Amino acid sequence: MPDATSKLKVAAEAPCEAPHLDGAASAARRQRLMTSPAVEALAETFRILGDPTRVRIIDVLASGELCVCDIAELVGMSESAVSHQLRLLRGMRLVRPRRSGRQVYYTLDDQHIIALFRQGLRHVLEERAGTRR
Amino acid sequence: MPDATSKLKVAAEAPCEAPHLDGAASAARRQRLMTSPAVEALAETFRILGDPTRVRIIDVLASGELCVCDIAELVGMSESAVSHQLRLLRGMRLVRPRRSGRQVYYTLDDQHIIALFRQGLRHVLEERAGTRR
DNA sequence: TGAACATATGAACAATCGCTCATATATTAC
DNA sequence: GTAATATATGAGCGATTGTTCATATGTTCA
Repeated sequence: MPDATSKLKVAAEAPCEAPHLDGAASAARRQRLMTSPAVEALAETFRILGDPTRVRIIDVLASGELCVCDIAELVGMSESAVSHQLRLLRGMRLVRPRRSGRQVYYTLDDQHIIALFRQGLRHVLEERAGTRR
Repeated sequence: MPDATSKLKVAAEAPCEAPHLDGAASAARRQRLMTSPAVEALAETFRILGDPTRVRIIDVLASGELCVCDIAELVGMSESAVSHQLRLLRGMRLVRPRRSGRQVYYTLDDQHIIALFRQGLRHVLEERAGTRR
């Protein structure tokens, strides 16, 4: 059962007086809702992916491991900026570091992310191509 | 060809002096990079999805059309806050409005989004379950 | 040891965010 | 027309963001 909104009365959710869901349909609907922790975690994941620099970092890592300075070069940002972003990505377990001498090599730590990118691009491309309606 | 970083010299990307990609591998890698517009568009999409309120809105719409006041009730936010967020989601063509009398009913405007959510949740769940390493 | 290099991190700052509140628009009923 | 309802939007404000710059940490080589 979701817990963020369940403090509200469960039966009728109707501040507007319209052809509404009846109590049963409404309750059924509430039960399908994601739990608060799931909502937070999902939003957090998308939030981390929602920045061009981080998208670029993940993109360059998609074809394999790279050290920080190469990432910085390829994405066209300072090494400091990249390092800060890598920390966030590490925190979300999206990338994983491997030290070798002075450099630290980063890899994608979850192949789901590549699938996520592809799925996201599918939406983006539909946007630009279609413009139906 | 990507255009944001291509102003930099294309051959060697090595401020650090390490066992590096050679020129050929580096060039090949550069060519696989997403274009800047694609990067921006993808990041923008994820950014819009990266907020708990918007995740909740999409979640409640996943089981079908709802008017604004019902959405507000189900996600536990003010109608004004929800309306502001719906505007963003509309702008990204993630939801679509349909007016019927005084109410405006919203639907998901792209089934890709549901797939994106599922894919995102797959990452999130792996996090919580595994904690390997 | 000390200098040079690669990366990480803290502080600071402008820019952006998501909310609230007040107000505007649109529709319905009278 | 006016009043009431449903939604949309602009202004404003505290909170968060992503960068830069300075500094700290960790590694290699002499």
